Parts: sequence; C-alpha cells; structure tokens
Amino acid sequence: MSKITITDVARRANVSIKTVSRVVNGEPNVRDGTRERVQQAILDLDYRPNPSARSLATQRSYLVALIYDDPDAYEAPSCGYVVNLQQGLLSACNTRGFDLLIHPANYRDPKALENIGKMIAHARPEGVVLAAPLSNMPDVVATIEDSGTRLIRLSPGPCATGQFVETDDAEAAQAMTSYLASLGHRRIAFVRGHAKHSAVQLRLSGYKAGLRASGLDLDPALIVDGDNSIASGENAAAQLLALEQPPTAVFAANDDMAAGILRTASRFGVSVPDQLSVAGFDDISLAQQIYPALTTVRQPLRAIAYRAGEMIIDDVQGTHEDNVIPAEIVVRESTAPLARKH
Amino acid sequence: MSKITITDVARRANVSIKTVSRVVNGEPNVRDGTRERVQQAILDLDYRPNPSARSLATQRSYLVALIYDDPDAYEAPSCGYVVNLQQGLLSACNTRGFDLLIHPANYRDPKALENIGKMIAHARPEGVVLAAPLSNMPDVVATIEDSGTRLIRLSPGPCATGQFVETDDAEAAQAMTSYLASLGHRRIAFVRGHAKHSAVQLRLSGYKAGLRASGLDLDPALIVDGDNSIASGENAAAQLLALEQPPTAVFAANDDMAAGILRTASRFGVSVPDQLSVAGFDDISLAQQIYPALTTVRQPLRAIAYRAGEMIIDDVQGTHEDNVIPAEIVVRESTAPLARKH
DNA sequence: CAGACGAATGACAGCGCTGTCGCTTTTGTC
DNA sequence: GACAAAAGCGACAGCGCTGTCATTCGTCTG
Repeated sequence: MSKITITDVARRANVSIKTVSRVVNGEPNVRDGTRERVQQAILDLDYRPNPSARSLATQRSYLVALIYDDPDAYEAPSCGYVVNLQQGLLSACNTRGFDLLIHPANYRDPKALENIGKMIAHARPEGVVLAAPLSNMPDVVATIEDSGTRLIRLSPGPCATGQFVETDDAEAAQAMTSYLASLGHRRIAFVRGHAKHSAVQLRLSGYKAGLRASGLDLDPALIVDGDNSIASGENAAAQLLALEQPPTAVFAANDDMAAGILRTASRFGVSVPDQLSVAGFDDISLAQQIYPALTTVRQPLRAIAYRAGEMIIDDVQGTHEDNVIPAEIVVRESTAPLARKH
Repeated sequence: MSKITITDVARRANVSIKTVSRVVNGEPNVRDGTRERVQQAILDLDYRPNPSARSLATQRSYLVALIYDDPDAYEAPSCGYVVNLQQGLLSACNTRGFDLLIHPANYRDPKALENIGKMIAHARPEGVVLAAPLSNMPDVVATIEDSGTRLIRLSPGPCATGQFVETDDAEAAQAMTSYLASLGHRRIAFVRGHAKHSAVQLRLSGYKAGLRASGLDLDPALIVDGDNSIASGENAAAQLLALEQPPTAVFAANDDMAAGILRTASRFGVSVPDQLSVAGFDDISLAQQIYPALTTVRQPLRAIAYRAGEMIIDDVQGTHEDNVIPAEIVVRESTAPLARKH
C-alpha cells in the first residue's frame, strides 16, 4: 500500500505538485533539469499515481471493456478464442496505462442486455470491444452504441457498419491454396462448407483466386460439397479419391471436414502427407490433437484484439485496410511437397 | 455518459448529499420515508455513483486481481481452466460491486515478477487470487505477500500456509469409487498415475477409502501402475483384462490413462460400458470428445474461484473445511450398472 | 538596456464521493 | 412532563489528482 502521493514527490523535488503532474504525464514546458529532479524523486520514493484520483480529475476511466459470448459450459474452441482475445487486448491496454474489464454475456439470458448496460453505466469504459458472435447481433450493438461508448466489433460479418476489425477469409483461403501450389501440387481439391455460412463463400472464392494466382486451372470435379461436419469430410474425400485423376492435395473449408478427410484417407490406405496433403481452416483445438496434425488457417486473434485496443485507446479510425488483419497459415504435418511421380 | 451526480439526487430528494450517500451505501439511521424518497430520486435520475470518486474517498479500489499462468500458446486444457476461474470470480465480484482485473503471467519470463509487482502497485487490488501452478511458486507468493495485498491461493498443494481454496482429491476419488460400487461393481480396478504427483497419492488413498466405505475388499492385483500417459493406460488395461478374474470397472487416476483404457478395450473387443465401466479424473476437454464420452471427476473451478472471491471481498477467513470444495463427478457414457451375469 | 514575448512554474479550485462531527429531532424512562 | 439517550440529518473538509489562469523567469529584439 504505497502511500506516497504527488505532494511527497513535489516536496522532495522542491517543485509544485503541478510540475510533478506535468512530468508524470509527459507534458511540455518543463525544463530538463527540473524534469530530471522530479523523475529522480519519483524513483526514490517509488511513487505511483493514484488511478482513482486521476480518473476523477480527468473524467476518464482508462478502461476498455471486452464483451464476449459466455456459453454455460465452455467447450475448448470458444474458450481459446476468448483467452486469446483477452491477451491481445491486455497487451494493448497495458502499454498505455489502461486496464481491461471483461464481461461475459450469455445472449440466451434475457437479462444479458440489461447487464451490459449496467456494466457500461457503472464502469464507464472508454470503449468496448465486442467479440463474435455478439458483434453480429443488432440489439447488443444498439445497446452499446446508445450508451455513447465507442464500439469496435470483431469479425462482424459482411455489410458491417461502424468500426470493426476482422480477417479476410478470401485472402486467407487464397494464401493457403497458393501455399499448396508452392509445394508443387497441381491438382488441389476444395471441400466447400455449409452453404449458409457466408464465410464459406469467401473461402471458396479465395480458393479460386489462389488457383488463378498460381497459374492453375480450375477443375470443377475437384470442388465438392460438404456441410462442415466430419462425416461430410469423409464422404467428400471418398468421392475425390475415387476420381480417375485424384487430387494430390485437398483444402477443406473447415477443420472438422479436414479431419474427416484424414479418416477416409487412412481407411483407403492413402498416406498423409506422403500421398495426399490435407489442409483445413479455423485451427480448432482438434487440429493439433489428431494425427497427422493439421495444416490449417488461423485467425490471428491476439493481433486482432490488439488492433481493436489501439483503435479505442489511441482514438484512431484506421483505413479499412488497417483493420483487416491477415490470417496465419499454420503448417503442421498434414501437408508436404508433392511426391515425385515414379 | 451519465453526468448525474450525488448532488443532483440530493437536490431532487430534498436532502443533503450525505443522506444520499447513506442510502446508496445501505447505512443505518435513515428514516424509511427519507430512504424511499432518495431511492425514487435515484431511479428517476438513473443515478450511478462514480466509482473513481468513491475509491478516492474511501481509499479502496473495489478490485480483485486474478493472476494465472500464461503459456505462450494456449492449449485447450489450460484455457478452460482460466476461463472458468474468471467466471467464478467474476460472479463473486459482480454481486458485490467489485471489478475483476486479470493478469496473465508467464513465469518463464524473467520480468513476470516485476510485472506482477507493477500491476499491484498501479491498480492496488484489495486481494489477489493466484491460480495453479503459480500458487505453488515461492517467489510469486512472496512478491504478492510483500506488497501487503491479501492473497488467496488456489490448489497450492500439500503443506500450504496462508489462505487457500482447493479440492480434496482423496475425497473425490473415494466418491468416484463409491459411485462405481453403487452401480453394482465388485471388482473395481485402479490405475495409478505418475508417482511424482502428490495428487496421485491422494487419489489412490481415496480409491482405497472408497472400497472400504462400500464394504469391498482390496485386491492388490487390481491396482496397476501408469505414468499418466495414454500409452500407460493402454498397457494397464491390457494387464487387467488378461487377469483370470478381470475387473468390471476401472478407475484411472487421470483422463489420459482412461482414454488409453478405452482404446485397449476396443481393441480387445470389450464393449464399454456394457462389459466394462471406465472412469477418469480431471475432465480434460478430450473427455467429452472421445467415444464413449468419459465419466470423470471435475474440479468445480467456478465454485472454487467464487469462494476465493468471497473470502477477499467479504474478508472472511473460513475454516479449513469451508475452503475445500468437493469435486463433482461427471457421469457420461463410459460407466454403467454392472451387467447381470448370464 | 528597456520592452516584449514565450517558456516555465505555481496557486488554487474543483472532480464526486465519504468520514467526522455537530446539531436537531425523536424516543424512551421514571 | 422533564430529562437523557439515541436516531436522523447536514455542513464541511478532505481523498490525490488535473485544468485554468496568474505569475515569474529567460531570452530575444532594436
């Protein structure tokens, strides 16, 4: 319980408290000698400004809130999502003297909206980062915007208005396709996901763009349908492997389907990655648990959250481009260079 | 940005600001009529006390910090741990007007200790909850204690001093053993874990106590060694199933070994749970992903964290018993009543 | 070297709340 | 009905900081 106040520092440095305040806040118009004297006194006394006093005087909270979905029971995937967002936001906050408030909100709870409003009215964060899937819900968005608090939405989906940060699924899919091509693969198949998810469309178009960019032709026989389930991945693989000219690489629109492909390959005695490269999308926890561990696309959650924190704290808008963070390709064991024909 | 202050409320209710303060803080010596008038004014104006002003005046922070290990990359298990602790602590905080500060600390980082000190000096939480495995590290504990902040450790292991909250592994193992016995099983095997983990000893003794409590004799042939790995579970199961009188239920000291048992059973054509019941310990995420989903023991992380929050905020010590939270048995598909002999 | 102007510094009043203390009213007692 | 004790309430001074504005200092002009 450091009881050192600005007055103690001022006395020791033989200046007024206002000058100490100037030094602490990096304000101009302090002579170098004075500044050093004050800094020394701060060091000597181990002075820490009292955040409450500062907040009270400035009428600011130095707080950022992160609101995310809180399923009753946390399954592995969603909790990795949350924790990584927290990390990223936290590092943006900490380097700027801000603190992070976390607010899990279960949107199935009728009082969730009320609770969000309460939290904002109580803690008065300077901005709110809203994680998916909440970032896509009009009433949640409206509640926050009505409070007058700055809002950054994460991956809010197509046609988003307001400020947001997201990754470009199409670009990521293109990158993965190009990566497979760079391994020497010429026949790269794509397993489409559930038609309802708009992201799935983007991934397909990214695949096509990737082929184009790598100078490969699109073979319609190499695009098969799936519904995001493991089983649909198994079927898709069976279909592809039965082709006269089967692919040497398969890119699935999500990890579950990729896992299904792995299963079928093993059943067919096709060895991965020697005879077939397989790539997924999402980097769910399963991806590194299965064998062979899955090469996949991962959203850079920490970077996304960091960017969102920056936007709030530094009060920047950023161009659209600044706010689209490229996804990472995570290379694991399920992909390899094309084996030489013998 | 509600700009309503205590003065506005006082004016509207025609009382002094001090009386409003009394009502807000539930202090005595306010006539019922007055209290109601003030409460109505608060409602009308939608008044929210300014936490910074309150903190400044009371010299309290109304903050609790949760410090936990932050591996560079989050694997599923540890992040479920963290998120559940956050939940539990958050609910303790929210019902009492407290806020939660989260502080991931990577103990492999040489600056971790310094960062913890900084955080405490800066934010001045009223108490710190220290999660495992940090709760077991003397230098981390010392750093926090030296700061004069109240510290509650989670599962600090044997011989803990100071205040802590934990579960009793022995009791939990006993409960699971009794549960298996209650299903009619008479020959219940136990797969011991890695000898180094002290918890594993407790689990073994709990198993023995459970047998005793259920009136079953201990058969040394039914206790086999493992080393906490999946492979060791496979071996242990092979050994047990080869017995002249094989067990009808196996209780493994952790989930990984239980998963191994499941594998061997499947290889031996022994159907689980029809012919063999299998139980694990820990409830790792794998437990509900495998088939059949594993009956296991789960630490009630939310309850543990909630209790820790209570201790800090309500400033209670609690007897040893209050601070040992019983684990939950999670019944899934891998256990069933003993099949009638035919 | 006087005058002017900007840089450097300090005095002081809040920010919105609670703690202390004193005053007034009510309640209880015989 | 008089008096003490307790309950109810308000005035006011902080809590530790920053914003405003006044003041002093230093430097540069002609």
